[in-house]
Amino acid sequence: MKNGDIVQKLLAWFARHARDLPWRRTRDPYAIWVSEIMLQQTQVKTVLPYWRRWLRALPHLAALADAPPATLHKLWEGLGYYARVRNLQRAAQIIQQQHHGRFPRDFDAVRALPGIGRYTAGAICSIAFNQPRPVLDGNVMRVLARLYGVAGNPRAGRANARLWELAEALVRRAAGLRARRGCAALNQSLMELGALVCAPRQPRCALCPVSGACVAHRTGRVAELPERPRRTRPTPRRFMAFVVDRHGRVLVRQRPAGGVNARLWEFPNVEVAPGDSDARAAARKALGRLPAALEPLAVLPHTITRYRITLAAYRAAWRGETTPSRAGARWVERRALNQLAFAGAHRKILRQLQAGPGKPS
DNA sequence: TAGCCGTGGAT
DNA sequence: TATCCAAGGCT
Repeated sequence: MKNGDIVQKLLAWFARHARDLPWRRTRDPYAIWVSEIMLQQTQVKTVLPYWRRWLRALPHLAALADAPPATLHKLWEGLGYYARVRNLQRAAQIIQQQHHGRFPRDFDAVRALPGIGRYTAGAICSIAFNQPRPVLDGNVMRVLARLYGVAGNPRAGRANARLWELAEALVRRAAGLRARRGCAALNQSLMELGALVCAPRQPRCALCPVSGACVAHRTGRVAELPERPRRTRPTPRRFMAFVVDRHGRVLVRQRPAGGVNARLWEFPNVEVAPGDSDARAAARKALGRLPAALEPLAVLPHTITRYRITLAAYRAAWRGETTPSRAGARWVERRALNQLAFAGAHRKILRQLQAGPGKPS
């Protein structure tokens, strides 16, 4: 089967089976851009409510460029990879200054914006502007590695370069057809096929429109392709968090810029050694002599690196020597905690706190 | 190049 | 429970 036939099959399949997603109902590059950033390493189902809320709060590019960072963090809270939201605003400001507030259509200009790599630039240019630019995300890597029998690490080296070539050949073919918005549809069809049919495990080859052309299917290598290099194992780490309540106000701290959960808020916490079965005792020991009111509430299970409040900042805050500009620690009214952006286990602690007099975990 | 950067869902 | 993975980018 030739590439032209593959493209036709994919387009026909996509026309029938594409999910009705809200960002597919618009051609506004701003809205599509926001969806692409949110969707990086994030599932569609997770993104949906965030995207809707974002577009209501910040309906156009100028609103994003001028928004207070705290508002953006709150809108992004829980989505993860928080550098994305900061890059989003930086890019919006660059567009305001260098592109007169109009989202650029030139691929290289789009690619140059912070937070936009080769994939995202291709996605925006093809989906919003129907340009023949290839996309290669996790879905497309899987589809093309199987369809064309591409061995090797699809995320690096020669295999990756080959997959980009294949993706480009297909989208160029789509551009040559009469199909309306063929580039936009072709790229999305590859991603949609990977999401709905050509799944990582137990792919539904019986439903695949291009199984007749699929090298992996023909040679019985669907399960082996794409190759997956071993991922680096995360090192489990535990942290003990404290909810310190003084007359209805709670001690929280803003994390520094750079590193994990940069600039988001957290409850004071200390790391507990893996061998310590009694996390509270270990945390007490780590903190030294504690005020009577300081009662540990929850253990933060974490598998990420670098996640630690400085004890100096914590102790200074407790003694009332808080200098928010440096330590970032504050006493905040319980109700006002809602207005701050927390991440990870701290979000769960906050929910627990607001659910009432919950039990310590 | 490979490790960092979050979170939730699926198996 | 352990592992993988999701519309990746950056360094």
